[in-house]
Amino acid sequence: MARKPGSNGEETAALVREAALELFAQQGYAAASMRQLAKLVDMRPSALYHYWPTKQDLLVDLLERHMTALLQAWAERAVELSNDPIERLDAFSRFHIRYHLARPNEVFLSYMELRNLEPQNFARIEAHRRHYESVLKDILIEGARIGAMQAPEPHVSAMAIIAMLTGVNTWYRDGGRLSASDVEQLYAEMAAAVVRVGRQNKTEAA
Amino acid sequence: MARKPGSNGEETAALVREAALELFAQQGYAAASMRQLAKLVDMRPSALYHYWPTKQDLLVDLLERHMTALLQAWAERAVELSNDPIERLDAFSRFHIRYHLARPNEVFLSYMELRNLEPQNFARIEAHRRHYESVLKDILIEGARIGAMQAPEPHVSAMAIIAMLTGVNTWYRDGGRLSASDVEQLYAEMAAAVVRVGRQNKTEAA
DNA sequence: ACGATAATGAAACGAACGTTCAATAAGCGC
DNA sequence: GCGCTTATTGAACGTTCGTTTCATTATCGT
Repeated sequence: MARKPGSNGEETAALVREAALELFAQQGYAAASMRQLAKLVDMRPSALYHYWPTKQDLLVDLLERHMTALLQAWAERAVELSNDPIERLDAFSRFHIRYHLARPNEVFLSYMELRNLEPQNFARIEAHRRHYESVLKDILIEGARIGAMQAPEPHVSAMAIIAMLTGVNTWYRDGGRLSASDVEQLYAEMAAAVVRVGRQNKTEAA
Repeated sequence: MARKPGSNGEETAALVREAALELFAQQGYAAASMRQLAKLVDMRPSALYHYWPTKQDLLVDLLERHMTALLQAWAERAVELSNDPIERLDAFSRFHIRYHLARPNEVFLSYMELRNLEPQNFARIEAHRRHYESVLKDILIEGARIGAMQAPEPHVSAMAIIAMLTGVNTWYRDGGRLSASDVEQLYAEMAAAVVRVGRQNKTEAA
């Protein structure tokens, strides 16, 4: 009952995070136990509490890291772009598909386990998500403003496009007929089509 | 310790199903307990086992009923429609939005709790879902065949549209600025736009 | 009226859960 | 190589879980 040779706090924490992502995504946060997680990383359950005070703190850590990294990654991509909303939407779609396809476990957790969070933790993660949604929404608003896009309800369009893009994770599997970049291309076209000008608007026509 | 006055098997089972939908949707299947559920319907936990052999059988019952009812409802709607794929897609979108907005708990469960099912149960529910997806997919294939729609990958388009439509449940709340029929109209337009002919196809152009 | 059976309650089972804590070994600056 | 910090263990706590057993009562067909 003692410290392991060669042990290092940050490395161990990273290993546990990786295993927890996998375990929580596969079984669900509530159904997964700290004992299972400990076994996956060859530790005793009590050792986990050296890193996170509670099971929920571990979940929050995972979600917070994912959302922060997502926003950070987009911020880095966005600086390379012009102000053209069409270009920005295309870049956003491709970025979203690429980023989410590469991190299925994080995405699954972020969309499924929010209800398991205590109110204050929920609020923190939800704020990140709203921030990300507003990135797309602002692109659509600007596109509609200059007449390059048709989005009578930008918020609804943004939610619809994000749901459409995120849905790729429910069916795409590596090694299938379509490559990840095929899929990226297809979704970028569909997202653009959703707000393409020229389609009828029955609401206005009525 | 006896039978309650006025008790009737089918009525009680229906009450329990309703409460279970609510409870499972709010807390998640794994996090919800049979004791909580029993308390909600003013029964003792053991009485629940008169209706379902296990907790999982109850979940399967809920999911099976939802999927069966969904397919049945579409079948009844579909007989009223012509063979025009454009009309059928519009009807499908509106049907999907209306049906899903009216049953948020069922939808949430169906999309979130599949992983908690044992393999054989998972297979049964998943078969229903694939059937429903193929309804939309067949519409898109026919639309592409007669040149009324642009869907180079009908399966991908179908998955994208379904994800887009289903996403409405993540943000829509009764009593907001937009009515359910406003939302139905918006989503029907966006779904149509996804496969509208005339948009560029960079894959072919390259 | 009565026997069969559907429906329920009371109590308990073993197992698993999240978490705590004192003890102890390894790493590290000096 | 001493001493402080960090990482880990083993054992246990109280709670809750899904489920079972069995006695008991209400209802229904006859």
